[in-house]
Amino acid sequence: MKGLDRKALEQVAGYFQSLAEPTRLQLLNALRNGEMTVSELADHAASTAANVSKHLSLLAKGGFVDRRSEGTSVYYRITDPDIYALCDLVCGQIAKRLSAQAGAHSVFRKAARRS
Amino acid sequence: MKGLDRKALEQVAGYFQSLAEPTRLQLLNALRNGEMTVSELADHAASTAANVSKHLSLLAKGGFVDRRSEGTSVYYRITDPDIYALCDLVCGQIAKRLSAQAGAHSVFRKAARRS
DNA sequence: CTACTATACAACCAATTAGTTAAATAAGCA
DNA sequence: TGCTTATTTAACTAATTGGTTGTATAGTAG
Repeated sequence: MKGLDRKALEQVAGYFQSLAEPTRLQLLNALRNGEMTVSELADHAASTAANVSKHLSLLAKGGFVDRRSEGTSVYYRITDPDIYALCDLVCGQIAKRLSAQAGAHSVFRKAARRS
Repeated sequence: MKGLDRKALEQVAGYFQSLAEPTRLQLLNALRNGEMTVSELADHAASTAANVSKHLSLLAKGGFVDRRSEGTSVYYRITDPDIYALCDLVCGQIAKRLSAQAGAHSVFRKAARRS
């Protein structure tokens, strides 16, 4: 990341921005096991279809997910499973901090270990 | 990241949010080689001291940087160099995408490789 | 055809935020 | 004691954004 100019930094920042929203993380998380429809994802995230659709559009534009239409439904799936490595790395970082503060909060460590 | 509840997801999202800003990435990047004062960082990022100070406060509150006062100056330094692994992982992801699209944009690949 | 369902999209609102400006605080020096 | 420099903070503005609501599009069933 050393020799990155402003334009490149904005690209990296934009990447992080896409992941900087709990509902979107929840959607990506739900897609770990395979593709799901918008409705299913809305149920899973306890949100509305419109809201989920908007988040999915954003994730699609960012290249995180792909779409597939079937009948009236649209199935979304993860483009590249490697993003999970990123999320798990962050979980590990947070776990490290929380461990340093207290001994508790094992959720993150487990999530990070699960890789 | 599988078993994370809403609260945990918000924590992860907040972590990403701290990194979702080009100026902050630039500051973290500038601190790779060691501690720097606010003025030095402001020069380096081509920004004002007030703005940089605000970003640094945010990064400090997020646990990304530590402060040290000396005279009238305040030196900031990276708390845990492991964040760079994260940034470089993202660079790698972006490079992968750009490579898939075209053969160019070697900046990210180099940054990712530098690790 | 109508009716229903799934998805997307536009318009809107409330909340957040990056950057600026000015004022406040604090340390060093004449 | 002032005077200067370094940093922080408050107030403000402009822009962005997550969520809602209503509407549009499209596929399916009757």
